[in-house]
Amino acid sequence: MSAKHNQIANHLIADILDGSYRVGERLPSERDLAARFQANRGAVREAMKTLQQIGLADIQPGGARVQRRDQASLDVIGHILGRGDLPDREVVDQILVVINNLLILAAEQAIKVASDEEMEAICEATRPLYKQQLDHVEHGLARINLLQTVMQTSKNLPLQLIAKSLFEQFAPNMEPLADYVHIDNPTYAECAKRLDSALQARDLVAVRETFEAFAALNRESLIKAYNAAHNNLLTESTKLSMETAI
Amino acid sequence: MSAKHNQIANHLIADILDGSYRVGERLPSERDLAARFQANRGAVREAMKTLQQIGLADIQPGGARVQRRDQASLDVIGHILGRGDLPDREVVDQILVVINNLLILAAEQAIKVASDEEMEAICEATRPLYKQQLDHVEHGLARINLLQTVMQTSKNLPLQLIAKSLFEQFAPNMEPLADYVHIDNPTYAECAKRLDSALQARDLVAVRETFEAFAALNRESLIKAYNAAHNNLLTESTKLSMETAI
DNA sequence: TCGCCAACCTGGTCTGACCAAATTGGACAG
DNA sequence: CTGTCCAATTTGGTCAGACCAGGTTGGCGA
Repeated sequence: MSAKHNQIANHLIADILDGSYRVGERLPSERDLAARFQANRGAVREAMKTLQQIGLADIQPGGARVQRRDQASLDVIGHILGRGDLPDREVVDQILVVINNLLILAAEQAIKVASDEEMEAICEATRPLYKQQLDHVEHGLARINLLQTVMQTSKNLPLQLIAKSLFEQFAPNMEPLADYVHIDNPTYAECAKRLDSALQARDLVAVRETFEAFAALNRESLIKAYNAAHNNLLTESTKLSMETAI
Repeated sequence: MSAKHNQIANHLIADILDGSYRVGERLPSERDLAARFQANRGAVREAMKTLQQIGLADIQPGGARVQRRDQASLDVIGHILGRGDLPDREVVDQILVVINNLLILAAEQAIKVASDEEMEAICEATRPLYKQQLDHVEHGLARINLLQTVMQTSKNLPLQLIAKSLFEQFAPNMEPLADYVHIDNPTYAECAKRLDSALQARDLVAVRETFEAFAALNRESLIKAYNAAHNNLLTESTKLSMETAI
């Protein structure tokens, strides 16, 4: 039961992302939209402002036009992921690549600037991953905590902001896959231990390698989750169509 | 003579960034702000919406509160850089680190997925940097073109969006330094040639190394520009205070 | 057919009002 | 004097209707 201007904005964003309005095309006027959504023009204006700041609309006196999605702001990612039953597999993969890269960069920066205490704090954040009996929720929380700790310690503001923004759009949209994720605890644990010692040694190369291994694990379990989810959804839709047929 | 809600938003953003409102503190009500800025509440509301989407304000029924700047959106960077005579040196350095890292990542992705034609297009973008008689404006444009080409070819949407957002906030705020920048053309040319051949060979390691060298050059010329600008501003302010004294 | 101008439309702003939820202050009970 | 609870006030969210300046558009005349 969110604010009305948010509903309007989400509706318009979905329309644009689904291609109901072509790039460069003029969007309906604020007055038309107000009538269509049975809302006041002020609410529509706020929704349009959202579209503008997401970068999906270029709004000028004379009319608002649809912008190319690759000219948009980083904040579109969340809306792109939110479409459909499952988040777009390709985009998810691209995000993982970027996040992993940013994480490695942050770790490198952290190694350069962190005090021994801060370094120890990062290592401490790897410890929970040693445990073998974490369910995927606890494991996810531990990974997030590690990510945030490293980012914090990097002292690089733009890096922190990017990672935060990316992650906050990424995480909630992965919910539909959560039930299908299986965590390979032993492999993660081994990886975490290697990371721990690499960090303590402040060994740039080893840290990079370990994070790459980490990313590979994540990608692997995600692929499996996608396949499982895909099969499941297929089965359900088959059931559904069979029931409908009957 | 931009729109009034933009003036209000910029004023409030500057106030928050300057510390006029402490983190967690409640901002004045929309009605108060409307009175203070001699504007309508609607305009103030749009300004507040901007603050919210930049992530500097958490705005809820009951009141709006100031948020920590490291909890904000990536879009704060531009406003942070825009304060003072010169952009914050530390933040600029952090941005350079991030951009360079993203550029390398994009190049790696491009090498993996690009067709020979696309690869050739990137190499073509390095050619203008061979020339020895570019002024710093032309040289800057050539570098930007190279950056954009690599990003385009990476086919990684989040990566493109991040780089674009970061760069669009970065570039205009570097204007005050433009006059003090000196381009070491020969060194850049040599670097560009190495990059060209590394790209053609699709040599990941060499590409990374060359981009690192590129980044080192950029950082170097920026440090010099900062020093020159700093000296100049000092001289001017001395002149000013002397005149005032007289 | 081309160029120009007027009517129309659009976004930006303003006034003033109402609602629901949150905040706040005071009254009351312990 | 302290703590709790309730009501008045304040706040953000929405609505209605209006005006302006600057783009858009279509039709008119050359």
